[in-house]
Amino acid sequence: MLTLQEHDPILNDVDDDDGMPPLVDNPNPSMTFTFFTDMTPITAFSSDPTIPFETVWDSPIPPEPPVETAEPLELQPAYNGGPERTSHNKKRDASYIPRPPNAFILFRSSFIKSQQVPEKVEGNHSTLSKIIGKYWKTLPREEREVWEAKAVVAQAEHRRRYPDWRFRPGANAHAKLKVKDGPANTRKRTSHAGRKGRAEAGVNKKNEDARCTIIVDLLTEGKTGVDLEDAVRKWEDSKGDTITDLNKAQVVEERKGDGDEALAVPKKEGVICEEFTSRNNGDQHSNSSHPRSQTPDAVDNRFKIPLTAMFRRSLSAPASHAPIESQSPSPTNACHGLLGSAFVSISYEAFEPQFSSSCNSSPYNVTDGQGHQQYDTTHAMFGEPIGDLSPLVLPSTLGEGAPARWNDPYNLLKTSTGAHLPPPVCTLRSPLEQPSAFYGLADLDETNVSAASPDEMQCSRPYNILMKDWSDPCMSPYTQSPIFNQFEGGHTLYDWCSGGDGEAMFVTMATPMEYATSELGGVELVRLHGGYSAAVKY
DNA sequence: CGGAATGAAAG
DNA sequence: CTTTCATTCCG
Repeated sequence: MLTLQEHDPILNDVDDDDGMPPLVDNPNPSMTFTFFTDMTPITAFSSDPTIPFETVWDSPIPPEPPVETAEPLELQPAYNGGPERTSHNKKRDASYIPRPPNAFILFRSSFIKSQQVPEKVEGNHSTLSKIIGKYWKTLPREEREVWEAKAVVAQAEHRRRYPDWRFRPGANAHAKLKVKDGPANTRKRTSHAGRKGRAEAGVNKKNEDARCTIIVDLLTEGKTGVDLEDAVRKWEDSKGDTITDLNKAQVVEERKGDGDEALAVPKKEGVICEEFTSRNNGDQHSNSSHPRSQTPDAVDNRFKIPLTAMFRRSLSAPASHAPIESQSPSPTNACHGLLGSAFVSISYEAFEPQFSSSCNSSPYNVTDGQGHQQYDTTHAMFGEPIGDLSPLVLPSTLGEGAPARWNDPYNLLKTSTGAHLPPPVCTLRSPLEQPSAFYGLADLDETNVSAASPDEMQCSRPYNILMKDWSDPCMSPYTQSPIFNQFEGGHTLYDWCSGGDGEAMFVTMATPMEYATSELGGVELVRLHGGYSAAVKY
């Protein structure tokens, strides 16, 4: 007996490589840090809740079930991928906690639910997986990132709801008991039962693949529902008339092969995956600002970096053997060498904050209540270009790989009707202005800066945020935490810190950022720099 | 450290 | 069974 469940909290104490259960562990929300003396207090903007981007950012979390589950959950159970809901739970008791869905799973679920591919066209879920998998690869990066963002939110909800849960592969694999026999079940999952009908199976498979490819092509053309059904039928008819199935399959294969660059099919834009809610969209959206991935199989390197890596506390945090105090006391470059390998050579010298008392009109005025100087952060930010090496600027160096329209990231500015929301509240004029994709988690409520003076500021640590888009392929992913404060009634993005495990904490740089928040199903979305961050409210 | 294995949805 | 992705397992 004793089937170990993945969420068995007992096991949480053991088998921790880095001493920190990723994802699961309830990141200590009240960790305190000491800031460098030269930290630049930057006041950004208070939130503007009027911006309704919740209209486009649907919660990846399924709606609540009718209250009846008497779950020992005082918290609002926003994530409902949990026990006793899916029909897939088969042999699992009600207490089983499923894994949080990843971006693809969310996409797949939504895709299927939307009935884009009618049952009549394809009802087999294995085949559907193939189709959706192919289709997924053709999605424009922006669209995929929407789903990745949803996955981040779903994961956060999952973590909030099941703080002690840990993924334990095989812990509850019932069929595991017979491993003794031998390497029998060592076979790869993908291996098929090779038999006599090899050739025939091969043909069938080719046909099925061809059909999948056709369907995917049609989908990218914008065909869904009945249109898709008709088109598929038409294709099937024509293929039956002209050439043999096998030949057709080969044709398709070739086409797929040489179409390496531009899938041979005119790709429709963004319309399709927008939650799959707008099935009407007759198309006419020939806007190509979000091109699909041109090489579906040559995935953008940035996708290789798991978004959820942001939950790893040690990602950018050097070991605790690097006491800040032992570093250079120079206030202007105190962070040199502490920023992790990716940034060792970056100089922030020019970024020294300038004190000024003549910036009365600056929105960045900050009084510390003790008559200390005010930081003219405007000057600090714009006076001396700090160069493109700033983490927040990196996207601008990405050149061609960068999305065409940074200010409309990932279709999130679109309303459900396709109309665009107004641009960010304010525009910053600096190299830092270059928006990026900010998906991450921040705990706005827990943050509490209590500083008598900038010299000794304490701040609780929000959850890490991964500045995804400046994780250049050549650089390791890097986590940062936004430091929020509350000035004058509104949230203020105070600074960014990176790393930090309670013993070491590094301020990278002060960044004047504006942000607006909006709430959606208990999830607070934070817009930064025109990019987005999903912040979970606790 | 890196590849293998697991499992998330779904019927 | 089948997909991609995140995470853990294991040599």
